[in-house]
Amino acid sequence: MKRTSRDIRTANRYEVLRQIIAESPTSRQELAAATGLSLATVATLVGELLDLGMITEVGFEDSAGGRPRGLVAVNASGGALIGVDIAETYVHVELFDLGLNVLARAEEDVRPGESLPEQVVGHVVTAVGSVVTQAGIEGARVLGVGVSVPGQVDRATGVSEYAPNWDWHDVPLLDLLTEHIAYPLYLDNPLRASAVAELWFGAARGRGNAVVVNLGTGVGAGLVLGGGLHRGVSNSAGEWGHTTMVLDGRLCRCGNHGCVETYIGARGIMLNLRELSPDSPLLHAEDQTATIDALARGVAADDPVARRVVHETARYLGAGVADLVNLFNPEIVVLSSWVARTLGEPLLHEVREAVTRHALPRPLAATEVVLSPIPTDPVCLGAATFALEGALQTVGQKNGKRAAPVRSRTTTPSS
Amino acid sequence: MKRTSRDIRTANRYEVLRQIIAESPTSRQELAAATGLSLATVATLVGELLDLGMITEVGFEDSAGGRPRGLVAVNASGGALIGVDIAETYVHVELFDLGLNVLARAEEDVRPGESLPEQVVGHVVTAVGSVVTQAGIEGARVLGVGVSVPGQVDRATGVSEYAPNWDWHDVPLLDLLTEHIAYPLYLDNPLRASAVAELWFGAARGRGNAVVVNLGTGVGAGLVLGGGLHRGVSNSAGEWGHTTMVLDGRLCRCGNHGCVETYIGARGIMLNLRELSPDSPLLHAEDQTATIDALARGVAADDPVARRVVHETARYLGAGVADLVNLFNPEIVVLSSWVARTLGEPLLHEVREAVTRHALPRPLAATEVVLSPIPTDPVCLGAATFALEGALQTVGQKNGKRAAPVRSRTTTPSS
DNA sequence: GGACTTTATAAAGCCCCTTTCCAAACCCCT
DNA sequence: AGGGGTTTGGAAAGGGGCTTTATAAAGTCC
Repeated sequence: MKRTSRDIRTANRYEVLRQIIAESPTSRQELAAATGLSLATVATLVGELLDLGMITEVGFEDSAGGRPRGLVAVNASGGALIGVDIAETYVHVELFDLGLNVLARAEEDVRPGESLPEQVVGHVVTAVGSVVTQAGIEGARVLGVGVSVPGQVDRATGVSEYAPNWDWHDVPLLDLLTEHIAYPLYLDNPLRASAVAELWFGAARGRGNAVVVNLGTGVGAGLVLGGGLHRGVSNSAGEWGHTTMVLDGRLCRCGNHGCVETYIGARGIMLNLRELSPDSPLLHAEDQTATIDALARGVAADDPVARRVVHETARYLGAGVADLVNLFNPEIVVLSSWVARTLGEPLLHEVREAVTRHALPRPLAATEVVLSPIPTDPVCLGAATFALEGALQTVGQKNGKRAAPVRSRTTTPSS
Repeated sequence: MKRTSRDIRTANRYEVLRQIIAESPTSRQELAAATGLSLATVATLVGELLDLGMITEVGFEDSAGGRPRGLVAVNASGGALIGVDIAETYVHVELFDLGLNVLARAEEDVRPGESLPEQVVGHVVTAVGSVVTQAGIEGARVLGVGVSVPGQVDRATGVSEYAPNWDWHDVPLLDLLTEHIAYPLYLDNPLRASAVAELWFGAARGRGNAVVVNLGTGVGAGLVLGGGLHRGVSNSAGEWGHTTMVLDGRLCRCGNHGCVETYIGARGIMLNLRELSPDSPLLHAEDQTATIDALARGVAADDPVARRVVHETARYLGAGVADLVNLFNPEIVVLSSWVARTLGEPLLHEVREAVTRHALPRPLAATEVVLSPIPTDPVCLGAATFALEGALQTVGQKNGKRAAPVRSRTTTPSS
């Protein structure tokens, strides 16, 4: 709540490391220019990161006639981060080096019946164990594990307050995981995970205001406001999927009608298709992934039905994104998650047109709409980033409370 | 953009003064408890404000057995602030003392034809002159004038980039005003003015996250996020009125269909009434104020048509507010501006029910929906607050730039 | 009147960032 | 080969902020 000068330090530390990860190797001068900090501050922060072993000096670069610039780069082997993406049907785990390259990957299927927390935890534990052995990392080098679970999450206590897909209520997920996983754990939800991924490594890097729109089975928006993630008062900001877009429209699983999600979530898109062409060969019964894949292929092959579905979907999505643009006035809107990746450019193109039609001129002029440039699972990456942030935060902590000052007050020593 | 430790000081200064204005007189201890600052910091900030003449020491209060607490209070006569609310049909100006009590008030009508900037500026100048002479204030004590003008505003340059009602484009309003008004001027729009008013003196005081919904002829949302006003990247955040709520719904003046404003703005409410009862006696042709007043009286008299109109309006508004609750996860939603004030409790009651139906349980649980408790024109008050913020900010400024260090580089002094 | 409390201010300490100064490293020219 | 000139990087000094600790001031209670 209260701001202190330490927060400034933490933010700057993030900023510098972000920059180094983005552009490795790099010089202190470049960092100072990129961050707007003074050379001296950059030097001390770089020193800190060197001491931590997160970066290393990797040589020199010619300067314009003077002393050569020292170069620093991410010390990829300086530690490992694990990102866990828990979803309705799978648990996806990736292990990253400090350059945020994927070193190992594991996936566990979650069967429709397996809705007990213990079962899900079991999958996570197995997959985490798997990536650690795959990568041949010694445990001590794992800096932390970020865990993303759908729904509402209390990150302070590590409780999954509500997970709609399994109807979890107040499951102490982090406690359950701690029993089996010795690394530092960080819990949050996929919305915020992918937003943080964009903020650190994706299209929102360096932007103070951004909206990361997640298009998957569920729909949501990660909000980057004033340079940081906006969480709201109870860490549930960004629930955009249940915004009313068509009053008295389609029934949503949340119980309301006309929610955004029912038009542009994977199930909504399938419905768009079904309404347009009830027995289209593109439809794959209940298989969302297969249907969206088929749609993407259809668009590529110029199938008129597929094109119309994308057009229709973009009409809804564009109107929704325009609303976000008007409301937040962001620098950039990033379309993320698997539906956006699968439908790709054709969807983006149509969305841009729809946004241009709907948004007000001034906010529109300040905004660009892009696809997420992150090639891997953004939720895993984002979850791992939570772990990275956690590791960086502890740097600032007091590195050990001093022993109690044993000062005899009433008695003088022997004498 | 960049945060510095000075920002912390400014924020704390705001916080302390806010608290003093809210609760005058008060003691340093109370301030420390309320703000979470240390006694020492509070003492220095109080000292600063005393030096500025914005507050005064007003006596003592018994403590629990020790030295009595010194009490401080706003020094009402320590300065005056002027708030200017420029709207489509009027210019409203109020002069406040430092306790933010209205000392004088002036109103000028803006005729339908008078759309030239010079004409509007003329009205503002007349009204400002009027309140100053009415209050019998000497010019030197006016700390500043806040000006609110509808539409998009560049507050740094003082340009009204776009005002929809008069079709202004890039009018250098502040420059025009500076020619006739000698006091420091601050420009912004009514959305943000009323948000700041709530933040300082209204229902959002002390809240880190709040949404101020403006219900007038136009509709918008002032966003308080992380303790401060969210402006977006080009100072146009909060344009909520043109959010699509009914895809392909009513035509809006912005050119789109189904905007929130067309259902819950004053004109939209009139339309709701007309659709329900085309020749209702409540309808007053084009007079928005008269119609909304009639509606309010109708509801009070249990007129079934009026009640249904309010119910219908609340259905739209509730859905919209629920969207904001889901998206921002605020602590409080404040309904402000004249339509909200006129329809009052009956509207609020229906809105609360609608919000409860539409919002997700977790964000809903953290939020309350209230009417603005500000008794006067919140836009004038907010505009005056901009002036107050401005006056406080200059405190921190370097109190005089040093003369340029004339250091001869190439020649040594005489010798 | 002394002891204990409570308040207010002054002093010292810590954190953070920037500016300034200086040594080190390198180029180029003489 | 040896000086300038330039650039880098680090150390020191300085300025702003906040907090904790010490001290002075003002009262109450016994």
